[in-house]
Amino acid sequence: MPMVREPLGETDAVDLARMFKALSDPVRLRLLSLIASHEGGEACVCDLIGPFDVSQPTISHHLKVLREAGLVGSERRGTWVYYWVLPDALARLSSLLQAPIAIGAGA
Amino acid sequence: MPMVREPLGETDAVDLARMFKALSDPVRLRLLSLIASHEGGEACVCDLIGPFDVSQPTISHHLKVLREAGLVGSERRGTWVYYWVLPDALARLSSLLQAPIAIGAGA
DNA sequence: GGCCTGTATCGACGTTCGTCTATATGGTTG
DNA sequence: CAACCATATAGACGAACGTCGATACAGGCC
Repeated sequence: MPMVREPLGETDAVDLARMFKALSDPVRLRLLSLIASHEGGEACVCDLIGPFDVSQPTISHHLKVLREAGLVGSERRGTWVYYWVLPDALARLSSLLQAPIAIGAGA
Repeated sequence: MPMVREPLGETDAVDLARMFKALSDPVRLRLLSLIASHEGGEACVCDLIGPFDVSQPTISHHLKVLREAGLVGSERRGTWVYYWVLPDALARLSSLLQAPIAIGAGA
């Protein structure tokens, strides 16, 4: 699975780049980690606004980017909306980046 | 190390986001994987231009982005310039994304 | 129903990005 | 030195991004 084994196809690259782009902003990275580390594995949007210096619509926008990239799921429960991390997506990216250690790097 | 354990600090987030941004383009992802999977663990720029539909300066620009993000190293040897992946940087990103499986997600 | 709270969408604005062509730089070779 | 090849830099241009304030939508509560 690591990209070290064989070159990425163009289609895969486009798909993966979209996910990495979702991680390419400090606010979104912190949002993701706040969600992931939150008790119960999910967080209400109301928990996610306080820690940042940006407006509520901006947080909402970033959450949408994470959701459309397939990195988090969300659900409305009553008044509040909850977000959680989708572990398979993170695992895919993580394994892709596994370094060439002890693989032999193609030789 | 995974972001699941505790929320990312703002400084770390800025630093990591810069690296993920370097991975957020399909051309750069394919460049990185071409370099990583190339025989000997390094590739000459001349090997990296053919596979793409973009111009040589554009490839050069993307290589610069990868280098400035700390993901690859480079060296001129005679006429050619060689690039190689910096495994520690990829490993840092990889471990960050390790999913919340069996960690308990903060509870 | 009417109001209040929580969240999402809209439209705008300045900035950054990816790409190009043209050109400069570094190094080898006749 | 001059010509040539490989790579990098400079400058320009349209598209995409991050942010905001204003506003819409959804659900609970009096």
